[in-house]
Amino acid sequence: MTTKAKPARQIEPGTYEAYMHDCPAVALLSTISNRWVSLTMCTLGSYGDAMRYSHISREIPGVSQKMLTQTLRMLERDGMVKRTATPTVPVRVDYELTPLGQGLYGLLSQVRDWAADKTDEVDEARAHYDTRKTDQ
Amino acid sequence: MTTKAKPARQIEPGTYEAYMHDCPAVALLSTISNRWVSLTMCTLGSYGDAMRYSHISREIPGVSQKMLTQTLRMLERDGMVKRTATPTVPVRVDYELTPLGQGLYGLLSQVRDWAADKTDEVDEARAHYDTRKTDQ
DNA sequence: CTGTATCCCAAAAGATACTG
DNA sequence: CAGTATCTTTTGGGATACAG
Repeated sequence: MTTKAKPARQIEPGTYEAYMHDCPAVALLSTISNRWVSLTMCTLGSYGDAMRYSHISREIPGVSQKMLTQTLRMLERDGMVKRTATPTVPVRVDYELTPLGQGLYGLLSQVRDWAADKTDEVDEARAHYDTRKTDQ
Repeated sequence: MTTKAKPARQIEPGTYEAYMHDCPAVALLSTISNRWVSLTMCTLGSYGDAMRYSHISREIPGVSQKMLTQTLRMLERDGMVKRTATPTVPVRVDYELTPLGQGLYGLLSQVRDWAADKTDEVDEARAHYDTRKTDQ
C-alpha cells in the first residue's frame, strides 16, 4: 500500500517533536504570540496594579479601541486578566493580571527586555542584509 | 509606529512607561510576537541543529510554504537565523539559529513550556467564561 | 468612560501553478 | 528541493456612530 520507508512516525515524549505536535499547546502558543496580546500583557504586568481601560489605551502605542477591547476580552476569557466594573456614572472598569497572567508576564517581560537590549544588534543585521541584497 | 503627535509627557527612565514608549523596542517586540515567528524559532531551537527547509515545513503544523519562506527570510534578515545553500542538484538549503537567535529561543522556549503546562488551566477558564456568558 | 455595532479597506494568509 | 509568482480568500484592524 505504501511505498514510504517510514509509514508511521514514532514521536518520543520529551523530544522536540513532542512539542510541535502537541496541538493544544501549539494553539495556545499561537494565541499568546500576538502583537496586541504581548503589548497588553506587558503593560498590565509592568504597571503591577489594576489599570483603567483608558489608562491602558494611552500606554499602548497605536492600539485602536476595537483591538484593545477585543484583546482584553480574550485575555479575560483565557483567565489571564480580571475585569472589574464599578457601576458609577460614568462607569469605571479596571483590569489586572490574574496569578495565571502574572506567570506569563514573568516570561514575556524577559522577551520584552531582550528586545529592548538587542534592538541595535537587529538593526545592524538588517542593514547588513539589505546592503548585501542591494549590492549584488 | 505612532502617527499622532504626542504631547510632551515626562517619562522617567526605568519606569514601566519607559518600556512602552521606547518605540524601536516595541516594534521589535511586535515583530517577535508573531505566530509563525515563534513556531519557527521553537522548531529550530528545540531541534538544536541545522534543519533543511522541508524538515522545518513538516514540523510546523499548518504552515504554508509561502509563510514559512517569508518568515525564514525575515528571521535571516534580523540576524536570528543563518541560511546555508548548497549548490547541489537539487539544491539543499539549511537553516540554523545564530547566537542571537539562540538567545531569543532560550526565552521563547520558556513561553512554549508555559503554554504546554497551562493549557488545561486556560481551557477551564474559557469553559467557565463561556458558561457564565451563556447562562446570564 | 467604556464599551458595542457597522462598514470598509488593506494586509495577511491560503491555494495553485510554475521554475532553477 | 526550495523556492517564486500570481490569484483568491480571509482576517486584521481603522473609522465612525451610538448606547449604557
